[in-house]
Amino acid sequence: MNIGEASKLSGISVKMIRKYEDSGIIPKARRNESGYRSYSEKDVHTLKFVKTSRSLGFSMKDIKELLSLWKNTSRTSANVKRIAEKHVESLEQKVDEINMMLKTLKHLTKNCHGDNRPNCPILSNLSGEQDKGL
Amino acid sequence: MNIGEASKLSGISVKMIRKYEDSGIIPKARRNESGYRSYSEKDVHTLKFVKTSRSLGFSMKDIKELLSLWKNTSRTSANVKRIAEKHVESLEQKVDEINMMLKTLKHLTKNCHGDNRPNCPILSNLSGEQDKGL
DNA sequence: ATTTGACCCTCCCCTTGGGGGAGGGTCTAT
DNA sequence: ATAGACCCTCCCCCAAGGGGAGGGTCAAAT
Repeated sequence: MNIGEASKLSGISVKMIRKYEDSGIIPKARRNESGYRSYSEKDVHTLKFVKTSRSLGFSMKDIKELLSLWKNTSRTSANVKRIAEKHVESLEQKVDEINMMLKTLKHLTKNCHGDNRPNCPILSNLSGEQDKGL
Repeated sequence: MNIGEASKLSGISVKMIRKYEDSGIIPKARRNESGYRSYSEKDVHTLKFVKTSRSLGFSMKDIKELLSLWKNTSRTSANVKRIAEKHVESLEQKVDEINMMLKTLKHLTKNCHGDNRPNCPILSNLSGEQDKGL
């Protein structure tokens, strides 16, 4: 099949399939006589693997590694697990950061009148004034 | 003061101060005779405002707007609050997404032996096999 | 048999919020 | 006078996408 159908079946845009190939995340596709990329069901399966991995937030670098482990039947699950655990840690860190932001932001918005007067604890905080509330 | 000191005092790198100026987030700095950018305490205050806003996760686009509201004494707090509330919503959405990823990832890593055998529920999931567990 | 529209190709630019470094000018302290 | 620390502009890079130009190919309808 051509790249368009592979795109529909995998859920990865045509643009990104080509970019993944360029950047070495997936192997170079076979070409037909007129230079069109040609994909098999197996290729689509690989693309779906990438798609699912992206949806779990893995970086392309991680996905490259996961793909090579997937294709390598003499892999060890320890290596796979290590990648996933590192990713879990970085996601947890990200959640913590965002939650700290949210805590501050919610406090500030709660105390902002939101009316047509200029006084605003949000701006006060951003401009470095210490919050006396709470 | 020169850009280096403004950078130290504000916590924003020299590179980024120049970039913020180029992209119109902050006004063009005055220049001295030899073309060096020159900053006042007030300019540093503005840079600190940007720094604090970034640390709360606001986009540069939002910060540009917040800055103009800050400088505008006839602003309404409603306008400020609107920006902050939108930001809160988008952060909450981001947290939700990450938490969904984490739920799946933790379930998978918990069930991965992490030994020297190749069998691995993480790879099985990524390759599209349905998880029978849970 | 030709035309039209849907594909496909490569190549380049843009995004966000940073960073590195080259090549060259300026300032200050020794 | 010279070294070292600054400063300037300009260009390139990252992730993980996207848009679009300019041109080739294929298939179906006329």
